[in-house]
Amino acid sequence: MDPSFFEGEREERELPDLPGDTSSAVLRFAPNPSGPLHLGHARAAVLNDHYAERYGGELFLRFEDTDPSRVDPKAYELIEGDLAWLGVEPDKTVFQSDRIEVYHEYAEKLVEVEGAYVCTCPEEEFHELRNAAEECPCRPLPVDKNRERFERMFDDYGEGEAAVRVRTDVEHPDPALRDFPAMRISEAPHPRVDARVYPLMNLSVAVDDHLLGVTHVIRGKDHLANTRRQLFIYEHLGWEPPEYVHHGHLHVGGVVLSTSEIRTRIDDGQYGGWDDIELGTLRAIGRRGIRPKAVRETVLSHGLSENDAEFSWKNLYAANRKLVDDGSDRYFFVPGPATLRVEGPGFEATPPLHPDHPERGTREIEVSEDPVLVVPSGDADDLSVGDRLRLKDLYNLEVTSTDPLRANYVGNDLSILKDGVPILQWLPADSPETRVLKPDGDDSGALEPAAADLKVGDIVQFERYGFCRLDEVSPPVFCYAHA
RNA sequence: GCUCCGAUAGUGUAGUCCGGCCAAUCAUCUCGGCCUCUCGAGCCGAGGACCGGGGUUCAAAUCCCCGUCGGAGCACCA
Repeated sequence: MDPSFFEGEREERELPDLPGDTSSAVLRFAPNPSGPLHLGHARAAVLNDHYAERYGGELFLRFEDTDPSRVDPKAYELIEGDLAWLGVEPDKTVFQSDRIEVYHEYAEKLVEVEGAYVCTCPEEEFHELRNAAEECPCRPLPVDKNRERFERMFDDYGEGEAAVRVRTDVEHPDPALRDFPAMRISEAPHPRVDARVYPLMNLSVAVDDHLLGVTHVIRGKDHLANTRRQLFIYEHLGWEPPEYVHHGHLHVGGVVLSTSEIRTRIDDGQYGGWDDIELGTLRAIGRRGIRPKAVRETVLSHGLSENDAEFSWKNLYAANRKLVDDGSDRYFFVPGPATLRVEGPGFEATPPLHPDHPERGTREIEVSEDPVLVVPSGDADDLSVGDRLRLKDLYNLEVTSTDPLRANYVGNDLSILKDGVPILQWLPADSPETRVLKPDGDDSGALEPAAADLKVGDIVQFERYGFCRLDEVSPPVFCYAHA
């Protein structure tokens, strides 16, 4: 039986049902195409995908690219790639930039039903009035006048000179909900469309969610106020709103998540790209050998809870370790190699490729008589003259000198382990070199020759070191995942 | 300043809607033990939490109030 079957079952059982009618659920993931996805996005993406799958419903990918100044044309494909990696397969992809006229149409409708008006107040003046719970001079204007002003937005008014506002309640206790804007003019060029009158998110989102038949909206709780704003639009237009669920934020420590900040640092050369292993982008995480399923499980383990959560790398690593342990062959990697001269007989070590799977065979490491070996300098530093140690899968030694480090062969009896002697990984001194890229500082060292057959993307476990993914073949470079 | 949300072990989470079966779940984590060969896996054991104060009640993690702390919004961004 496939163990993932049970994991899938458990996933389903642990998450609560969505509110409302879920018999034909339609969900959506709606990113702004400004860059690739990171851990923070993964929560909404996976949650929506999970429920769409669970209810046999549909999932839309909707690019919310209605702010021309915040669109990176490359981001569309980056995001689609990230979703594919995550195993999120949208049934349909929608570009809001293709639908500008649709939003114009509904903005006009809002004006017609007096659910919105065109406001020409300077921004600051409007804000002052709003904060004072007073209506602006444009608000009481008749529909005729608004219709005319609406037309003028397309050919007369310039950027910042007019905006469509949704009529809510100027005395609403929450100032954030008082007559919010729904459409504006922007002269910035858009990579996909030729326009200058753009909807603001609350208009385009409400219109699309309704038109596309979205039944459940799962999004971050930073949209709590937007949900309430969108509800006003539903009411003005006489639409039935979807069910909303807001999840808390994921605080991801130790990495930079901000797309704009990453972008400038890439331009500075501080990061090698969107997949720089120091980053919290999905591409960076995948590059390190974290499986998408580990991300999914970890993200799903946070549930739908509205409280913010501290993202735990340890939990991610633990989930990934379970996923990759069985399939990862073992090899020796000696970081910071310290030379160890041995007096002893020649030998051929044959450690198993995987201790739990002897059937996979062994690696072979030839050791000459009186060999020159390397061991991790961190371990070498702990050694004193007279100490005994075990070179894993090779033989036992007794230290005769620490500077330089020398040791004599003292047999091959495994019972030495009963005495608690240290077990070290080791390699012939002439082994190939490799580098392991780690977020907190790279390691260089000796690589077991048998690892030469690995392909890019293979995940291995370097014994006593950790799980790593082969990133480049020659010269070999690995990325560190976790212990 | 105004408004909204949240608060269970180091971390995440279940339970909270419909109070009792919760001296509180599961995972991770930490510590110890086992294991003739990893600081991995596995097995065994241990540790660790209902933010504080009032109230309602026979009974409160669960309901109410106040407070504290944390987060978010008050953009012609999403």
